[in-house]
Amino acid sequence: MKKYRIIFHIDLNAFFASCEEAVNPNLKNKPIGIGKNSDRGILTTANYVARKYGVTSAMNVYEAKKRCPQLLVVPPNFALYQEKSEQFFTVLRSYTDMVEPASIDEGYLDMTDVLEGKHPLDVAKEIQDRLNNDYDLPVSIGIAPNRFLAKMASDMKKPLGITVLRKRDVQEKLWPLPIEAMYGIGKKTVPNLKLIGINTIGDLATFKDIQRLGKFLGNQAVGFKDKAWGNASSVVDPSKAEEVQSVGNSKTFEGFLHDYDAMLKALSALTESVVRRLDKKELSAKSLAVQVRFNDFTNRSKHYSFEQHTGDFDEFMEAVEYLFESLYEDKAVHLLGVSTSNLEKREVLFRQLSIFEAKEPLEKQEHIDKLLKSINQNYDKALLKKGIKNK
DNA sequence: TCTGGGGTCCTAGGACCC
DNA sequence: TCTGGGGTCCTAGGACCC
Repeated sequence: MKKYRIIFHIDLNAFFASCEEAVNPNLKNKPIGIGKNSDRGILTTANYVARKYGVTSAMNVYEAKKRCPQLLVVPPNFALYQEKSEQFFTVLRSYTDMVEPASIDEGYLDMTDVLEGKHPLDVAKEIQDRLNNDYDLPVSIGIAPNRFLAKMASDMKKPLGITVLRKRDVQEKLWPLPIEAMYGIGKKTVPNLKLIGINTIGDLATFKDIQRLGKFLGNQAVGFKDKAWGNASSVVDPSKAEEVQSVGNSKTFEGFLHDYDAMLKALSALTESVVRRLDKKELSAKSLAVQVRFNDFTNRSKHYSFEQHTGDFDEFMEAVEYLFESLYEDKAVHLLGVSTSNLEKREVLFRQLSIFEAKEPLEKQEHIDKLLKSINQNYDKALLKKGIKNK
């Protein structure tokens, strides 16, 4: 008999707002939104009190205040959210090592081998209570045999819901949902699917013409159809947490930028912030991309590959200036972004460096110089020396 | 209501190799 | 002479998610 895995998807409810309420209990029972308090700003999150008035995340502040005049707009405090997120994952990891963070406020757990005969619902309730009582973090939990169903399930009851979605429940509980509720189907795809008569997840499941479906969903057509039947991967990969793919910063300019020098200055500030974050994560990057959004909302991006991994501001800026020069058009700029990818832990680069030991002295020195430049000076300098000595 | 900032993954087309 | 196919890697751009 095939054994189903038991996957939990745990989702923090109105996470940023919950964090603010946790440190400032006065805010509880009041409508709050997280965002910059200006008419043109948008809310990243609204708590459930505010949602009753029709305030949603991604809504702009002006509109939100129209719907809920007494709304309190709280500026975001990302350091706090980071800290609470770490607490959240620490609690999850106290139940199983098989935890895969999906974002700052949600994670997948493979609970199959740790239940020890306990009922999944009871364990879920325990996790939920603990997070809510000890950390002021309300969560919704979805329990299912795979990731997709668990994710859909955690969405069905919010806040503080626990929902079990078995494969045999799919027709009754999943199929009636509108197609836009399906994870992975976004606002560009929805109109196309409706055009061919797919309005619900059930419609997708029973759609016969896979060729035609492929026109809109590409290679993922079969995968989406499988999911609509409740078939999806149940692999929870804890190592994914460490494998950051990119580190970048971007900024939208409310008044637009018109001046080339101002743009470069902004890019320099963004690059500085990227360097700081790479330092903190002890990562170096081999690729860098610059993104520009013009006032007509067209996006352009360009990409540069370094000869070797680096975390050096000057090297980054050289690339940024080079890329931006070729992206620049004589148009006002709405957004600028700098993003690094192809990342590697500096520690790993050091290990590669000691392998390099065998090569020519001159070449080696150049290599070391470059690396040194690109790597945190003090702490890493010591490490480097040690690495060479040990060789 | 014309709107943030952090990401991930996918795809099409070109370069290049065998 | 004017013609194959497959594979991989890279880049730009887009869709999607929280």
